[in-house]
Amino acid sequence: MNKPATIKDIARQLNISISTVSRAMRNAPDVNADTKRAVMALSEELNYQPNKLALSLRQKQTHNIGVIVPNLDYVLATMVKGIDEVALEAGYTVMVCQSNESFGREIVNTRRLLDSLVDGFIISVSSETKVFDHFKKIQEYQMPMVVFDRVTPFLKAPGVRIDNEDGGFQATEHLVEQGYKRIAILAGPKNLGISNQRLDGYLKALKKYKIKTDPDLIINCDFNQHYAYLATQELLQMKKRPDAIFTISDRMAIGAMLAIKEKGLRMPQDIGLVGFNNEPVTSLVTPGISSVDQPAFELGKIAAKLFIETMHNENDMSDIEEVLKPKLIIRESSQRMLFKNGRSK
Amino acid sequence: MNKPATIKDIARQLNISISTVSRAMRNAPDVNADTKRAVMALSEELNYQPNKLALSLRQKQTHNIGVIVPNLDYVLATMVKGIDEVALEAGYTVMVCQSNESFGREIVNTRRLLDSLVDGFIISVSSETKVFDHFKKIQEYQMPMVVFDRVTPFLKAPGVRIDNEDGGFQATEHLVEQGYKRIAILAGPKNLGISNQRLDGYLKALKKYKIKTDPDLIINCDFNQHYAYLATQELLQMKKRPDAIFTISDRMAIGAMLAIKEKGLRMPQDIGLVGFNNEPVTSLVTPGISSVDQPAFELGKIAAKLFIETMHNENDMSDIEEVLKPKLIIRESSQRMLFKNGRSK
DNA sequence: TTTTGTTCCGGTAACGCTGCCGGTAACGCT
DNA sequence: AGCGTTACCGGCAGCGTTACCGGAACAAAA
Repeated sequence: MNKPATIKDIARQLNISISTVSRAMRNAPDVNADTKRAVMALSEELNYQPNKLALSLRQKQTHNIGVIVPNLDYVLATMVKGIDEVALEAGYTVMVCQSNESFGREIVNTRRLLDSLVDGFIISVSSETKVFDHFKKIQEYQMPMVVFDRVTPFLKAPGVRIDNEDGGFQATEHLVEQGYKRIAILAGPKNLGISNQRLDGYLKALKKYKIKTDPDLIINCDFNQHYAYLATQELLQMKKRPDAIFTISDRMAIGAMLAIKEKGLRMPQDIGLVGFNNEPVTSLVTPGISSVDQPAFELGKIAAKLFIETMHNENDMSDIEEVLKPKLIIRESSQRMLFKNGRSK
Repeated sequence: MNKPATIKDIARQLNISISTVSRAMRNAPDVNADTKRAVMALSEELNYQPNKLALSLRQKQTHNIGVIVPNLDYVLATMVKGIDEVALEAGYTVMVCQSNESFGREIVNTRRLLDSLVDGFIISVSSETKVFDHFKKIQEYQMPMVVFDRVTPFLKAPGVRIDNEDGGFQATEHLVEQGYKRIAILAGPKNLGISNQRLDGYLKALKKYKIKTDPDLIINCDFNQHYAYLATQELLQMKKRPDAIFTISDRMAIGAMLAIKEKGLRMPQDIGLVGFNNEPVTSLVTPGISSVDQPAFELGKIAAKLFIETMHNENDMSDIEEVLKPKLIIRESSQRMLFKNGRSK
């Protein structure tokens, strides 16, 4: 066979009308059982596949979901896998587009998918994005849209995220409990929600333990290993240098670790370190890096479920925001107490 | 605006025919400049976006590329980024599907995209795949198809890959030069091309240096950290245990490293280790793991370029196979000579 | 016999767009 | 005046599919 078969071909060969074939295909009630069988048999033989394009054009839905992510690092790839899982189950195909943390790329991708390629979007915004018009356009077109991981108050849409504040709090409280006094934080870009929420958790923990916050210990830098490396170098050159660092991503933690090692400081004795994401690498380096684990796969699945609900549900769901709890995984990089106890014994 | 505007709307409002609007849009020569301007102005105002579905249905091409990958680990994600880069430039949108190294999933994804969603495929086959009928179907439909990274002789299509044999050779030769005598290899699944090619390189290097190959030192195991860990444990329990291990992926190298450390052996003094892929993690662990670097981003770009060429080119290109050279990055895990020299001094 | 109801099927229009053909008006040339 | 040429535009068909309507054939009820 050269060209793929259509219902027309089947109709012609069976000497029936295309309407009947169409109905038989969809197992409609008002078609004779024999006819149905014949259609099925022939369509099998011709290897008939319904043309999705025509179908989409006709019924104005594509059964595709546009997924826009800033990148495909460990966490996001895991989330996408979760989305994929649920979407496939529900009969949707996902189109993944990476914005590369670039605002311009995000716009291009959105426009592209918006051109009748998808029924809606599942989005995690780029860190560069400060204007959300291109996403609002999605909503103007009445398209369902769900945000995940990186949600923002500027976008009114159902979403799922982890409790970043709690994560930041857990990490910081743990460092306090381990006896660290001057705890620095490498926060991410200033306009990024997850960055600020983790910072809030940090601040809340300090407040709880009545530790004064020192603005010099709060560094906003890009989500990037090298910047974290540079920032840590600066931190360690202060006259009153911090004795612990909480970085809001593991990539940044790695950068910090490199700077710390270079300086000849020991973890956790001289300086404590906690990261975020619980990427596999944290358990592979020496010392292992304590890190806040987030249920990424689960989060992806929930995002897709929310999307499908939004599709099938008429009423407004934009108030829904599911929040998953993260969980600090403690490794060597922050366990100073082990050494303290050892010494005092 | 509620529903997106169509050329029909524009035609009606301007009191001209649909055809004229269509021509004006495409900047056809035979339409009055004023009419053209009016159409442009109104389409701007109505925020008109041509309906891609209708277009695709009409001219039987979607300008989408289906990308099927077994997973989205570091290397593949980088390759996909390369594909994305070139594809976007050329006006194509990519649809990424993960098969999760599952044969069944691969089939489902292929079928889905095949249903008139894409103009062709760029594929890296799952490690589970031993039958290629679903991919051959793509070719039966006359669809362009390019394979990358994991190419297989069972699929006659233009492709791009790295010189895996050379990579295996470089790694093994390096170990030999460092004075290791009993070099084991953790090869991947037996049916996987990249696995066998790297194994061939290993064998070739041993042959060059007249080292007898020992079948006990050649382990086929799954592409997976844990299996590598178990396999290494077994290797280290042999009466004549190997003094070096070459693993054909970094994930496996990590697994091997864990087993080695657990056993209390030192790298590189007691045992040498070389991985493959040069993932960031190799430079972060202690000791740093030597690893064969592959130009993943570049490879992705070439894959996309091949695809586009195949699209625009009528003649058969299935003989084309571009091969990129990998490059061994030497780190501590295999540099025994440093210690040997140190001792002898 | 006529009426009423089932069961099954075909024709038509439409989704949004483009390719093709043909047509009109205006102009210039013989 | 008649002709061809040019510039511009509209109509129609069709891509593959489904929704809707109407109708034939036959059986059952009146």
